[in-house]
Amino acid sequence: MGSSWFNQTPINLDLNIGPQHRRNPLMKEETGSLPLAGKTSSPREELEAKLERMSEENERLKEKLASMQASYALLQNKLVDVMATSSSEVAGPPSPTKKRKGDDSAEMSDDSCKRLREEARPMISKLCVRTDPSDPSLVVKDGYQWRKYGQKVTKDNPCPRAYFRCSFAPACPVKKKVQRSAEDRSMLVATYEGEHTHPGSSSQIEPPNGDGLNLSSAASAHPSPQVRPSPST
DNA sequence: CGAATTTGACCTGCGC
DNA sequence: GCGCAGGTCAAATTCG
Ligand SMILES: [Zn+2]
Repeated sequence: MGSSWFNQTPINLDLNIGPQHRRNPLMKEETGSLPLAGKTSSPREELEAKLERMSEENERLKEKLASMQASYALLQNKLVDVMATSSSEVAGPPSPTKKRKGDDSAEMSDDSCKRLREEARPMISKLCVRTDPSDPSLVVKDGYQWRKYGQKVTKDNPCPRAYFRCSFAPACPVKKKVQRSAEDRSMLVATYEGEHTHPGSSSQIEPPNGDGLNLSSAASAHPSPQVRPSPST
């Protein structure tokens, strides 16, 4: 079994939060275009710079989270699949559904994904991400590069559905459908299908950090060229 | 200049 | 057999 998606590098985000006294020289300064008061080191600029860093970090954090969600969903699906394969005859207990509401997003994964597997085989994974920003239906950066190849409007949802394909590798059977929630405009339902054949997701690699701390990117290229023979009969 | 996005046309499976 | 709904393609256009 391919276990490449498991050896993902640990969470090594260099967050800007907290007391960051040192500023990375790679931060671009836009002070040159701010001819306001003659003050050179006005607190406002500092705040703006900090806010910019925050925004950047937020961006990275967001895509990181999306990537982790994707990985988690994939893992969950695999687990369910292997479980179903192992014990085909599931006892089907009443399954005490403990409903805990009022939580963050991505809470329904452990619940809906299983149901999804039982109900719909072809779909590999489905995850919902909360996206409030002005994203009509753009390329969600979840760690892979997607190229939109279609957009249709379904009669179920007034919002159009976008079709994406992975363009990271020349041949990647992975497809993705993105559609907003029917009622909640801030919910994006992404349906992933297929599995990536190229190693790594560019979202985990961090930009060149000044300090040469850990440069051993451990290029454990798991080729895993063998296509999975789709054990499911 | 190349690649990605947009957008209408075209194809296909399914229900009636 | 026809119509509908969803999915894909491909040319034109835009972005970098
Ligand atoms: Zn891919």
